[in-house]
Amino acid sequence: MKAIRQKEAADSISCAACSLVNLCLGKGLDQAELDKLDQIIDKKTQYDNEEYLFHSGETMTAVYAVRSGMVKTLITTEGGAEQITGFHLPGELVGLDGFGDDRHLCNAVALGTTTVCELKVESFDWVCEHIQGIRAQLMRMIGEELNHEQGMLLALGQMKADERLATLLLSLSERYKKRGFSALEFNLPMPRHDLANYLGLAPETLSRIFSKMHEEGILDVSGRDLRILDMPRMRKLAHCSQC
Amino acid sequence: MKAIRQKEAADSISCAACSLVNLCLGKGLDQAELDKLDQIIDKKTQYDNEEYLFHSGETMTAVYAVRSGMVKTLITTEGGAEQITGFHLPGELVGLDGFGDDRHLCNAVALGTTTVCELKVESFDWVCEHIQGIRAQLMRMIGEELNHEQGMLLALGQMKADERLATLLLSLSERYKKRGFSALEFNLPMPRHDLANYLGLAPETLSRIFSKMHEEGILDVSGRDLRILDMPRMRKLAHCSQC
DNA sequence: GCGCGCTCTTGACCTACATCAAGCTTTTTT
DNA sequence: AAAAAAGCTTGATGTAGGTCAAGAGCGCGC
Repeated sequence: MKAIRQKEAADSISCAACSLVNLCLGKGLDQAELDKLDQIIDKKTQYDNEEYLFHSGETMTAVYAVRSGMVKTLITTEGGAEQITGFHLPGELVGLDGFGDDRHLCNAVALGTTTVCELKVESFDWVCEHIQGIRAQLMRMIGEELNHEQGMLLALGQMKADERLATLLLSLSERYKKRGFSALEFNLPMPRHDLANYLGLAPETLSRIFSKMHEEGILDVSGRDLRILDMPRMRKLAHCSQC
Repeated sequence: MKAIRQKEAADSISCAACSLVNLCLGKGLDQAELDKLDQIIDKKTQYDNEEYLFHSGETMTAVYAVRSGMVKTLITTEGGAEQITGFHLPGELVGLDGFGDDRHLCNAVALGTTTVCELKVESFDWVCEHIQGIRAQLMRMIGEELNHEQGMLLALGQMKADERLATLLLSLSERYKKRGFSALEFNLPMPRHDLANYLGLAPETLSRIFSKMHEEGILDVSGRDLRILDMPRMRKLAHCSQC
């Protein structure tokens, strides 16, 4: 089957050798701790574009760390409405929502070809008990996730459409930069539709704002390729001097 | 000083004897574990209405479990905009956002006279390492918090004003019920202004929706006292058959 | 190479909600 | 108890952004 073939483990790279180690669960670990983590992690399962890592309602089996590509998480209502709740970059965790009652509330979907490392729930508690460094880093990552979602609540609750987009672009810019990519020039792996949904806007509105930012010389847009031309103005729009 | 007087510890009740134990960190613990938790928790610090538990930017010193009353958390922008990110009922945790970088991102403010139990950060890691039951319950509570925030993203991103209010009222109803209070009749400890802010609406809009729900026989409203008259319709509004 | 189906953009119009403004009710202060 | 200040509701009006509709660009299979 297609799905099964795709999920064959790719060649393993140890956490110690992984370029993302300082953004991921392995941050701050000594060699012995990293070795233990390596033994427990299932590395680099690959997913195609739009392929699901897990669905809402499924029993949680693992926590996922994005290795390459991107993962979006989304929730739905009975009415068929859908809200994208996050875009997850390499080094970020996906699936923590399942801890609430052992079932995932959200769906996780690959955006473009994506590889992830899995930490099985069976191992999770053992790791938390025995590896202090991972426990600490996990709490840090959970805190960041909570902070990020609160920032989105602020965006959706209080900001205008252009401010919301600026907030998202700055967040992506910053996160790409941390990963060694350009903070000013990057590619969006998701369609406008997804961006608009994430920002609580209609795709048409989002498109108009892209155009407006382009006219005003804040942003170069060519399809999904972006270049931020005027960072100060972008920051001003997002009401965020530090980010 | 006033603030200091208020923060004198009230009479201690053990976690084992606390009526909230099955909603709080102590859920599922055996007697020995509960005893340890008791030794570590600082019990029942009291706050007045509008008094801050902590401010944004302050170093995290503890995680707080609401014991009585209510706590709202909110974040602000440079521009002075403010978004309430949560209303926290007895048994719920406040302050997890501080794990991101040891500083709180949000502010936590008492709504009405409120008492909280504190678990100091210095003790936190020890507890997580040595008391499996607390570690498990903590992860459960974190998962619930993440789920709840994702639900709010859905509300703010996709729902109409009346649907957002219905969602909030059902959430409160359910949570009061879990605490042994009526699911249909309860009192809101916060002003309309706060509710509106939380829902991303103007206070005037919120007021109009309360009036409309009243006219339609869905809700009895008298100031901050509410009674849900037509639960099925309320659920329908919230697009949420289970909640 | 050509047609088909996406994705994205732009325009015209409309509506849900914000804003502004006034009065009313409840609480707090003196 | 009176006065002042909050909090809440209701009405009138304005607007940001949604919806509907029509292309335009672009990749893809045949």
